[in-house]
Amino acid sequence: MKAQHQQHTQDELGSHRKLTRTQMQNQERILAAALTEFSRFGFRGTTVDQIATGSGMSKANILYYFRRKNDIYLAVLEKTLENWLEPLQSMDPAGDPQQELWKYIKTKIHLSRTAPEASRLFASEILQGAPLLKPFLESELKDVVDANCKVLQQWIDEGKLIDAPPLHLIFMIWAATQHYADFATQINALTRDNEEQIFSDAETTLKKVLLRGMLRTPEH
Amino acid sequence: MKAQHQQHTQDELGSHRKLTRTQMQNQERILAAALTEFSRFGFRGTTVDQIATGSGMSKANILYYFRRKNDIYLAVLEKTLENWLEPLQSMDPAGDPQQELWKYIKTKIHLSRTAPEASRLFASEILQGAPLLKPFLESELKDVVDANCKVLQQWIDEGKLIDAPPLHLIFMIWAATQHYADFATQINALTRDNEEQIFSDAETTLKKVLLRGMLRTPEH
DNA sequence: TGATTTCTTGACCAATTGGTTAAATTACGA
DNA sequence: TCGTAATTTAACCAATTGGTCAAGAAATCA
Repeated sequence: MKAQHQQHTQDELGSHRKLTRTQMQNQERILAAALTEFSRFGFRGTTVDQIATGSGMSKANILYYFRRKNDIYLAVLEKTLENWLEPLQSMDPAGDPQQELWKYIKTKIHLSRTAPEASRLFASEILQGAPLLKPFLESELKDVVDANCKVLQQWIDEGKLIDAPPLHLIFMIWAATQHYADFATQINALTRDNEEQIFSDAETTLKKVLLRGMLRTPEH
Repeated sequence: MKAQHQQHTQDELGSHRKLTRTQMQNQERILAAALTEFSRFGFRGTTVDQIATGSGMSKANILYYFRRKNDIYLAVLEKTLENWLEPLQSMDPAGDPQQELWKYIKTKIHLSRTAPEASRLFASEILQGAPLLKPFLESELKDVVDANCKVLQQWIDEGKLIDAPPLHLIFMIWAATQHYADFATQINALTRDNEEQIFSDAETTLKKVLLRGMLRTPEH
């Protein structure tokens, strides 16, 4: 019985023993509920009981699958990161700046719409000073960003983009797109448009302003 | 002694009895420390003890000035709101759009630099679903925003601004400027520029992109 | 089917947390 | 300077919270 528990411990995040169906299902449920809570209340503001209630399981059972609250948070962060980093991959330096930029922006908006909780989870982590995410920010994320900056800088050098610090151009895109996820509550308090309308307007507005503001179009 | 306590209770937020010097000083200290904690960890994630430590007072003394943790949070929100709403006042419809817009943006950037914790406090509240701020968002803030939208719409009608939903233009300005406060941790993980440099770059970038993107300049 | 492993939870525990109280200390006006 | 009101805190309390454990229920497998 002790041995069994030991083994389970190892499984949690590290080793790659095959998981039973129940294990996978329940972990999914837990992580889904945890994402909802953590993205609203942050790590400290979320209780294991909230996650239990949210997932319809007992607290003890939650802690059977993840031994510590910290482990749940870690697992949620890790899982969410995957989906998040992927669309941020480098733009194609050989492609058309207008198209590449628009593709990037559109992807980010789409992410804000389909995965707002993920966006809020990171916002919450970063507000807290990114205690767990900092290493990631400084390594993986930085690499991706550096690559994107290089591409933008090349376009600037080629006279295709306005002359501005590429990093801040990226910040502006991130900010403008994530706003629709992170500040959804505020937006909903300020307009009665439905989600459909909001994101439709967001897309056209961001397209107009950002592309118009960033691209250097000789003929205009 | 009971009467004294009763009186003190009334003072907390409502009545306008004159406060002693110590009262004002200590309330300041408490609110300052509370802002720091709440803006990082949100309401639920912050403990009264943290605020006590942060302000160098005993927990019991904190609760002498504010009877409940909730009261502290409320007081911080209220106090912070004042500084926040003021610079968002209406732009002058008779003024030059370029100048008015730039003034607005510059003010918001300045706010992000000088009062980042205030920005983060609101971000945190809104992430949590704005349980306390919602009434404010739907009334005072909405009024200010509506007024600004009207001005922007007029400029659009006059052909001075691109045709886009004014609300979303405002969102973009808010997002791009507040990003430098709310995501400071992330920004600091991605660049080694000092604050001076970051905000200088932010200003020029936002000026270029946003004005360029939003203004309709016939001669260009 | 029977044995074994996995899953689930009620009961429990210790630490933390929001909040109270009584008593001591300090500030201050007459 | 004295007395009163304001300030401060140690000690305490009840509720909440993260986490454990033993024992029962369900699934799995030989």
